[in-house]
Amino acid sequence: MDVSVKGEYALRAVFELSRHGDPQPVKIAKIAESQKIPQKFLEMILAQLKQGGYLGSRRGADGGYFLARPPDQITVGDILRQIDGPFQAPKRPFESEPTDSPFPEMWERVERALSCVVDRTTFADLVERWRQKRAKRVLNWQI
Amino acid sequence: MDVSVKGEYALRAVFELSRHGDPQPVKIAKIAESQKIPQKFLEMILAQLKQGGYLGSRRGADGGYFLARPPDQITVGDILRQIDGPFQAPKRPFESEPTDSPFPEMWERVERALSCVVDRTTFADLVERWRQKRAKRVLNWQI
DNA sequence: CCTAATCTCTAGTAGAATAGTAGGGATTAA
DNA sequence: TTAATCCCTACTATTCTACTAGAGATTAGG
Repeated sequence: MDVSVKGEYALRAVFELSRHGDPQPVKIAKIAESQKIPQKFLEMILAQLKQGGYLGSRRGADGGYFLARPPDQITVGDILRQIDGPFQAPKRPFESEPTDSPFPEMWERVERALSCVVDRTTFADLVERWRQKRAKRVLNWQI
Repeated sequence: MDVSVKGEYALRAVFELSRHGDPQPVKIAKIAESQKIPQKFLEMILAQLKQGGYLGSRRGADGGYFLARPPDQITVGDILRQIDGPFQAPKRPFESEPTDSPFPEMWERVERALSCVVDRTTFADLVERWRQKRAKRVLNWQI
């Protein structure tokens, strides 16, 4: 019941691009630095997100990555599934479960509960919450 | 975002004991067979559940394992945490998160959503659901 | 066209975790 | 006393995680 570091890196990268807003591509190196992600590792992650259709890129000087769709149309669940695969009940050697086992139903409930959070949270939401937190902090700072 | 096979084995073992009901201890070998769990592996799991206070045991001939409390006082969450450790957001090298990161809050939401299912589902619930399913199946079979 | 700055692609890898196995030792009922 | 059980320590093959290395392809600007 945990999320991989790779998954979190992916979330942070997409968050960074969402926050940025511009259609201007952002360089891997910049994302890596501002989110403290090992650059070479990040390269692989971004490639994976691109091939999932969430990001686009441009090569060469002044190249970089950018969102392939607006941030209110990318959810946390999208990204986590693209990187870590589907959330799942144990992928065990139990093909032949007794039909009246109570567990499959429970795993479904778990998945629905999880989905209610991750599939309803878009990066637009995250950016907005971040801005609000930030505004509050600055306010406190000024008093 | 997945559950280990070990975790599911633990759930099944406790389910088996809950279903059994009797205060009579059940042998590892029997649990292993009826739930299709490698016996030696199961031994380790049961020991871990015992030391968490969920099970008791008796050695020697006619020994076995039994619930240390009634099944309506053991939750799925209890067992999973005992076996797999706490559910957690990535245990990453990010001690120094910017205070206004939107992610910690999101991970809390995820955890709460998860908790709503696993910490509210007791083994008494699971047994009851299992009995109902079974009754329905038998009914259909008779028609 | 040249060059420097990018992304892209293939490979490898150290260390940890997972899912077990092996073999005997301690305890108890009959 | 003995046979059946749980208990305890150690070992291991395989997979996964979190990277690293190095060179190739592409593009903007001069």
